[in-house]
Amino acid sequence: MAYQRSALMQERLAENRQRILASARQLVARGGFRAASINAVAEVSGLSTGAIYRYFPSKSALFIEVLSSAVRHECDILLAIVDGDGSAGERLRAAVESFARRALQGPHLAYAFIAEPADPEVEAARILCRREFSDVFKRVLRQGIASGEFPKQSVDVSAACVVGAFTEALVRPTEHSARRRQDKALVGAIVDFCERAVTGTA
Amino acid sequence: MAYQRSALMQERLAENRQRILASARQLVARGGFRAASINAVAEVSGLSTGAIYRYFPSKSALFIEVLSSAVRHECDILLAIVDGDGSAGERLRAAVESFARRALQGPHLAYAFIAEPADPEVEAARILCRREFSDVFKRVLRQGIASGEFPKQSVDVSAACVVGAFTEALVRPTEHSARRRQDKALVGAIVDFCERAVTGTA
DNA sequence: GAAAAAAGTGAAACACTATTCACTAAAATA
DNA sequence: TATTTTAGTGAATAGTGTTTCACTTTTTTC
Repeated sequence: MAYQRSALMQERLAENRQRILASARQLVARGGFRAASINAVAEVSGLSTGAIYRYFPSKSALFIEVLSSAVRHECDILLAIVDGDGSAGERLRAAVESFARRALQGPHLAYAFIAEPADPEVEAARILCRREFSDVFKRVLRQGIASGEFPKQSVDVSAACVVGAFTEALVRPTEHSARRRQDKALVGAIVDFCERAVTGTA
Repeated sequence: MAYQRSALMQERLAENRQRILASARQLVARGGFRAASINAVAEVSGLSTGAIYRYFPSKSALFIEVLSSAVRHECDILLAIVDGDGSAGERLRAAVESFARRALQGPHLAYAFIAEPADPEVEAARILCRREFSDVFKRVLRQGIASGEFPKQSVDVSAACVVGAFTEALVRPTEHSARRRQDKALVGAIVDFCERAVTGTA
């Protein structure tokens, strides 16, 4: 008598789950955590509030998944750059630039990675996310120091500073918004700053 | 018939006001905004919840005052260093070091300056606070660049990066906490990072 | 097609907290 | 001291947003 889901049904359920995640991500990207209530998620994804709880046990669980999947995606991109070709300095520049550029596309999402969320559970996930980012930068730093390209420095601290430097520099403009012209210059200045900080050369 | 407050009474009222502010600051410093409900503030300051509203029109107003007075105090300290003696590089190092050291004393308070608060009104105040901090650093940067001591760079971006770099590096340890031994090394590494970033010399 | 199981609904229950307000206590005036 | 004005109380109110649940609809099994 074991009930079995048809392939079609299974697919529809998976689709719903994805739609819920996508809706939540979209809401965070547009208006931050604040704008992403369960009701809003339900509305955007075309389901009822109750249905959300069939897919996720709680609001926290939903947003933890939103955050961590977004971060995994970003980290994959960064890792490809960091483990690519070129000198450590070149790869660092490329990684910072890529990260900064992408963050400017969805400033609120970037903000959510840094912002204190209401829920302590999500907070824990957020901390892990930042660690993942800085871990990527630690890789290049270690390589550059080992090869003598970078001066000796605390890899932990420098990686955290790099992440902090551009999140601060990027997130601040969130309020103004809509100044696409200056983006290029902003990204360039951030990249320069981080390069000097790490390489110690003007 | 105009009612006049006695000097004693006036003093007691001012004292209460200060006690409320101090209680709120203490609660934020210990447990972040999250722990600082009006009820908690009332309890700590030994007044009733209703009484708080005789001194401050709203929770937001209270916390805006807490934040801005704390920031003013920190900025005063930084300004004294920045406008003091020594080369631009020395003063920058001293300012970063002082800021980092003091932030380590009350990590949650430092966190509150960065964290997204629930209330948009407080958020606005928070943004101003960060700008005040970075304005202080802009001063040294301009001086150093003018004298040729620092290479050319975007003063706005570099100042934001400096603030971001050490807030990230400082705030992260908040979770662990209670590792006073490594503090000195941490502060040193942050100062080095910022110096390299700004001066471009290892 | 009827019975059983699961998915989906959305209004109501619940939790959390800022804010109010009818009231009491204290202080200033006369 | 009696009266008026202000300070202070804290339970009730109100707004917000998550979670539940009795119920309907859809899907699967026989």
